[in-house]
Amino acid sequence: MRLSRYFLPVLRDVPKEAEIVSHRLMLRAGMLKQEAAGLYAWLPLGYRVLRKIQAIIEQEQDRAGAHEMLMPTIQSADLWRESGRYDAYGKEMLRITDRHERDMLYGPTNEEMITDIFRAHVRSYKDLPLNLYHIQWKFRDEIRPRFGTMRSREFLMKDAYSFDLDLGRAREAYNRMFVSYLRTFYRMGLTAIPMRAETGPIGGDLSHEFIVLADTGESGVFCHADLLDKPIPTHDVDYLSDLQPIVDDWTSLYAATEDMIDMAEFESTVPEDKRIAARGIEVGQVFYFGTKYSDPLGATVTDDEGKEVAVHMGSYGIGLTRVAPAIIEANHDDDGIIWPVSVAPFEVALINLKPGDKDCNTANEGLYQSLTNAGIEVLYDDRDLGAGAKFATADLIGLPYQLIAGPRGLKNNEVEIKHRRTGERETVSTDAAVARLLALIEPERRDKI
RNA sequence: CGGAGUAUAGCUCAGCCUGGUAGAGCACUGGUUUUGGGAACCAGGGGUCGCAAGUUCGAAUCUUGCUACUCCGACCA
Repeated sequence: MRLSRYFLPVLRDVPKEAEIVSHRLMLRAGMLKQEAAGLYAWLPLGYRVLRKIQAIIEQEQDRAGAHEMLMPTIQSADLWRESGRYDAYGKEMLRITDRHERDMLYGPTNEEMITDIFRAHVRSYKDLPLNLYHIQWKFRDEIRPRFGTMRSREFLMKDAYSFDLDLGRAREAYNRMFVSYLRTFYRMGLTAIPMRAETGPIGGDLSHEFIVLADTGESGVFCHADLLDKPIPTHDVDYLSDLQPIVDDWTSLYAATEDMIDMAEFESTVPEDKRIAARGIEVGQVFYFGTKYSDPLGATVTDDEGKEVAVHMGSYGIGLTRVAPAIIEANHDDDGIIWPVSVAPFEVALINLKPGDKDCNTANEGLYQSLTNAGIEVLYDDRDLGAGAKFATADLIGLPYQLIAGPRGLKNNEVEIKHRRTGERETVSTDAAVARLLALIEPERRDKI
């Protein structure tokens, strides 16, 4: 992509409405534009990040045996009356009336609808287990939206729903999602720790929140330090096998949010030098809620004895529009964002230091083509601006590597690679630059781990 | 919903106290010179001062009402 033709409205000043660093950086880097309280437009650079996050989630969900679909944003109130939640949900639910005066709502979640789909088509235990998910915009009319897309009213969420014959099998479904979440967040460059959590208004008795430690996090969290560098299950993990040992391994070390913390247990099971008390951002949640919806909505299957039983369900959410700022909270410095390669909007910023110079242009155009041909996503800064402005933009938008090509180096057939995270610079020959970048980037894509 | 604040150019802000016909920096347009960390100079364009009512000869400025946005709290992927 040529920056001269791209839409990247970076801001030099800090927008006054933004308080926390991720919100400020998302606005300054031209990723977002606020349209109203808790409502944001995702500009091209931001949307690319959202798509990267989405792709990783889809790959890992599919791998774990879930099937992607898409449900509407608008739902009929009738379904919610059946489950009893139409009255219970309160003002957070945006209620809408259509032209025929029918009560509708903008979905804050989809348990009712997915259960309705299930009951319409599934009759036998032989069709289980089943896990269906979608990635769709939701709306919750928060009393006070804040922190940009970290807590917006409209938000993009992946929600998966599992259906099983009994608690034991539901637990297996839960475990599959648990393991897939470990991999999903790791691939995004996040260290997300599963913590015991309250099940909230949705109910249930088995639940973990996946928490990213960050000073700006909304919840207080307590955990064992060893959880921070625990190895993640690899891509060859067999989702058909018994995953309980992996889940047990992860849940054997103490980790709980402030709502669930048992101080006595925390202090007795975690050595003092391993105790972490910090703040965290919840990026995902898995929970089992049994027959809470299948009972009232009549989602039953016939078991192997010919008996009708309500299915045991679980649901598994990831807030995509929250993950993006969470990644920034965990990856930035004074100059701007530092994207992990796997979610970076582009992998390389190619910086042409002197667009007016014919030789310099020729060299840069060649590098641009070579990078593109090598399958590297490159944003080519071909704008007619001073070097300082280009460096500042590149640092701000946080592409993992900068390839800097100017007359001074090109005279000796040399270009410079800057590592955004470390600030490290290496000089390489023009011919070797693409291969060197590919060698750096390839493993960091985390798509084969 | 309770508490606190803000609203003036695309952005960040000054002007308001003490009323007199609107400013700066950045950004933008044209030109010249520049070019390895947000370049310099010259010349320009751009504002119903959030909205409405009131006081006044006169309101960005004072009064009242409304709206939007932000922060703290309760609530939440």
